[in-house]
Amino acid sequence: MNKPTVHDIAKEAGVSLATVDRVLNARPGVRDKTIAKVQGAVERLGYVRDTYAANLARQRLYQFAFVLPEGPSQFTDTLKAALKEAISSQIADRIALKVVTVPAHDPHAIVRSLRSLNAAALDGVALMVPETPQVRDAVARLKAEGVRIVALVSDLPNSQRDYFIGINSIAAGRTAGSLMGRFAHAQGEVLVVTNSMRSRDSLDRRLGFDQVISDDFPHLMALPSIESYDDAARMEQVVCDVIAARPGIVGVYSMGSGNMPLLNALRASGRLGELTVISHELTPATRQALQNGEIAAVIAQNVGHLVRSAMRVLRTLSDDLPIFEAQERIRIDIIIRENLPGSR
Amino acid sequence: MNKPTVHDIAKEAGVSLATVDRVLNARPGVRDKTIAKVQGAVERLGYVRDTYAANLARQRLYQFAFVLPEGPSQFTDTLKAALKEAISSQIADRIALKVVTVPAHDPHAIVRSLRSLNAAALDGVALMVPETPQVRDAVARLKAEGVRIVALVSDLPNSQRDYFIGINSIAAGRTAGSLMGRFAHAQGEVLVVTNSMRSRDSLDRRLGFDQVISDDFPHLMALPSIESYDDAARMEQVVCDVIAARPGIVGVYSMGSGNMPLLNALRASGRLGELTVISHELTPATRQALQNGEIAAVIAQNVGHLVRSAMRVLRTLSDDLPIFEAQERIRIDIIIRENLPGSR
DNA sequence: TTGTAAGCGTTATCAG
DNA sequence: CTGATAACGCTTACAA
Repeated sequence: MNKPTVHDIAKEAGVSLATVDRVLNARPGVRDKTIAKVQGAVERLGYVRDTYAANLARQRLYQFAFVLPEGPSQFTDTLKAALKEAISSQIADRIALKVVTVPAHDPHAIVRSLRSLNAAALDGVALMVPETPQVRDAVARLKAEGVRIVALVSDLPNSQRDYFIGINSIAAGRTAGSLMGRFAHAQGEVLVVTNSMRSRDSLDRRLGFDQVISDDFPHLMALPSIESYDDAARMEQVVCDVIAARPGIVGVYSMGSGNMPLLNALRASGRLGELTVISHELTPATRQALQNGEIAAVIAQNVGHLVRSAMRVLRTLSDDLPIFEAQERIRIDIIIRENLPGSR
Repeated sequence: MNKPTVHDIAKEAGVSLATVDRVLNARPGVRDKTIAKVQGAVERLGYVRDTYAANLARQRLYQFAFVLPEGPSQFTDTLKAALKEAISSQIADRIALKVVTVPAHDPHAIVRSLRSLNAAALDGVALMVPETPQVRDAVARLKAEGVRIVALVSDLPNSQRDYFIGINSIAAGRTAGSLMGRFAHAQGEVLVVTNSMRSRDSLDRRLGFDQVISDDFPHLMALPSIESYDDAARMEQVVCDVIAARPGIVGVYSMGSGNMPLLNALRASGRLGELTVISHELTPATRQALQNGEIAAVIAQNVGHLVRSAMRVLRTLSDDLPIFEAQERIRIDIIIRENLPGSR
């Protein structure tokens, strides 16, 4: 018994192909009675549409845009690399991709970029930008023009985004906290560093981290966050100073990017060997440091999954189909030296 | 500028559609000169074939079989559940799946099952069975009949399998060892339990575990492996006895399945609270124990990825296309309570 | 050795 | 409101 096609439905329902198509695609101009006949046939035969044949006939080309932060960041670099890789794979079939970079800290520039997108010729946008009122408005505008929106890596919970693809920052922070508590057994203080506590993700990671440390690991005390404001030199300087001033530090939690200057400062301090360092995201810098035993663990998200998931979800959203949640859930990866994915 | 089609190639090369097709599919009966003309056109226009349209025209239905161990095992249950889930998703498009279960410890029964497969009507087989000479022969036979073979979860390194989908057992053991060494800071012994050391995977995990413990964590000493031979009652009994007899035990490494009886025994001993327990695979039992804080960490592989990867790879192999390695690499997941994937 | 034409499952155009 | 009929990009008899 073969999979039923539109032809079978047409025969079974006693109507023409065109009518079946109209019903299946909920197009107007069909009598209720006819609709019922067709739907009956669909039920009885267990028809399920062949999306690929449909896309072929429709000459469908999904137009998606990825809006990513510009400027030097190893994490966004790996994300862009993953995007490039995905473009040349099956997953990007019938997808035309436009990648736009924006200055992450300039909400108005972001909005300008978003406006410059031709919404009429766009099916979906994946957005990795901090949430601001301006961005929320821009999202609403795009939505109003029929564009699907997914928030990528960093959620836009109060916007009208259709979906979020990334990890829960509180859970990520809790994971880091738990590992810190178990790895660093001596009593002492934990240095917490980040680019900026203005970002929601940093706040949430800190929140999760603190919850676990104070609930489960009373031998540790997390110090107030140090912010680098994306200034590498500043980061190095401040970390140097704090490490020198506080001999009780036993661990370092790096919540944001900028692991390179952090590691430089720690190496210079001569105390890296006794410190438990935990950071986020697998980048060339953190990978190397894991290899060397300088970082104990990295909390990461698989960038390959991230971009593939974004494309799948945008496509599904564009087709008004239900999303297969289990496949799209991004896991919080724990990476130590021993399970570091080979770059072979 | 639109994506070039076979028509464009035909026009550019000054030949017919059929000839283009013959060249693209390396079918015989085309003059070298003509082949060159077509290939030139392909190069110049940057043609890339639309696999979906091709499969549509070809009425392709991939016939795959999954051969899995029978009998009660929470891990294989989750694997089968993942398989079922995948079947009803896009990934299984144009795939007809047959799932066969075999008694894992009876090589001859496995071979009988493999023989009963109609190789002529089969494109590929995913195999999760222990490697034995009989299995190797059966694989060779299937290969000879043109069936593609992937080893799933457990590699068949000395057979003619086309691909292995799973994690490296030595690395998995090393990961477990490293976590054990960092989590269990008191000096003491580590109990190591498994179903059977006859399995290559157990041997390799043990090897990796021992490497790391002896190299990096001299405060721990791994005891000889205890084998349960898939006998839950026996497992409980032996573990009870050993725990009672050896007060120096600070950690337990469970290399195989059978975590339920193990946990029962540990609970009964009243010492579970002081023990660092590390096990493999995320199942209802280990998930629950993670949640309760009874197990410190689980080394896992994502069963969803496993089955999706198997299908993708079998399909790719059937089409004689190159495999996108990065996408198919299965990661060694470290799961603790804080990054436990929700079952929402 | 090469070309023509039909067909895969779906959508879309244009008459009726 | 409904039905033929021609696409979409590719494969495949069957002819030439």
